[in-house]
Amino acid sequence: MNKKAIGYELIARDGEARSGTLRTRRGIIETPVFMPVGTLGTVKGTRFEALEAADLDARIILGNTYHLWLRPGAETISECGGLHRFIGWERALLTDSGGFQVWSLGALRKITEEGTEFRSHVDGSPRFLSPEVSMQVQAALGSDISMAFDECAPGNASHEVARESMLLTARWAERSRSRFCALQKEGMDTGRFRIGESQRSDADLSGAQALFGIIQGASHLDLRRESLQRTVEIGFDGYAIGGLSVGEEKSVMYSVVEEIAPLMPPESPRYLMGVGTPEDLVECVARGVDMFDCVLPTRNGRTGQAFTSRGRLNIKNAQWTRDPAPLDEQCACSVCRRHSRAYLRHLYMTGEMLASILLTHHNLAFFLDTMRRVRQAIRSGDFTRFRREFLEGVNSGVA
RNA sequence: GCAGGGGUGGUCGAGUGGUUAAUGGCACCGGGCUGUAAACCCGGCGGGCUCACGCCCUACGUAGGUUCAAAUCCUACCCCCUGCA
Repeated sequence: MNKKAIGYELIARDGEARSGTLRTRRGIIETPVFMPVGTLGTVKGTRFEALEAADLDARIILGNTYHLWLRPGAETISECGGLHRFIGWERALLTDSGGFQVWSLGALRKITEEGTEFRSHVDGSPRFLSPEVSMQVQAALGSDISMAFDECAPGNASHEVARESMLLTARWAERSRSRFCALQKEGMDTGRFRIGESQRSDADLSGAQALFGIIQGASHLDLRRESLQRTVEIGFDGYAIGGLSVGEEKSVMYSVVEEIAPLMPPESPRYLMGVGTPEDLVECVARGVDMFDCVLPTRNGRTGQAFTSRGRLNIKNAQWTRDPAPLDEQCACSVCRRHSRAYLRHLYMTGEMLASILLTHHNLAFFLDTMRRVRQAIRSGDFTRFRREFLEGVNSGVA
């Protein structure tokens, strides 16, 4: 019997929205799920205890191949027992392949068929990242879900440019899969459970790392469909939509998701990479997506913006100077239970690091709780109403 | 008392006759952030009028003066700092 790396069981559907259970070698993840981003082996501004606490209860977080490869290096992490052991996190980890950095570090890299030449943003030294290198690094990190190495084209890429990029991504996907399988056979995956070790997920899983393929094609629906077909033909444990929220119109993002998500294999998890705002999450769940990640809750928290059930709140604004209310009256997180807007503003204005920590915590709580409520609504067949009321709320405006 | 140095917009501090409502930092006000080159970046920041180009006031300790023109030069006064008595 051929055991799989992950299991996905659908529990309920409501329109295109679906809710299920994603089982990994490091725990069970209820979907739809939001995955906090932990690029450098830390969800910035957050302790792991907080991520595990009941008001967050994050089941899976991200790490980044490119960044961890530069510092501290794959070998270092491997020698430290893999990324889980290195950072002290026993729940699930997903690593991005570095494909996004091909886009975001645009000025510092050159793309060839073979791979991508980067100039390190840390010290300027030349680095070469390819599907093979990315797979090797991700095996050394030992993440539970790894991502194929893709090329993320700009959101406004022309059909011609987007097609070339999509085809390159498809060839890289093939190479990613091939190298991934070899590395698994060679036992390079530091996150693998050995015989005799307790595995927290069910016994029908293989204990191996999972690999997701990524669909590209910018805003062109025909390319997106072709990319989906090519990616599914190669065969992955799950499928991701990449290359969105990279400068295109929001309506474009929604129409791509609306077109593609329902065509993705229903028996596999569907991951929309890098998205998004709370509204985006709900809207894309409604279009059939199961998994999300985004830096917004952490980055915007650090830079003074809170997400609430009544929209965004800029803690820097003078109007909160004496406001005794919590960030969000409807939020049950430990920050909202304890601290006022006035205090949080004071912390931010005085440059105290606790401001970033507390705002980050609240934002993560809001994102994760929103997904909890999304799951509940889908499972109780009440998603349509939830969606309407949620969007009304976030558009109503704070204060 | 004598000798030096100095008083500039919320604040610190440039500027030492004309393109100066006055560089810059900070503070303050506002905006942005979507697989993290981000505890970051961008804008505003004397007052009034105008949709806008722009116009008008008020300002460089105080009061006079020189000059076409003064934060910048001269005189007097007030205050602060340092040294000597």
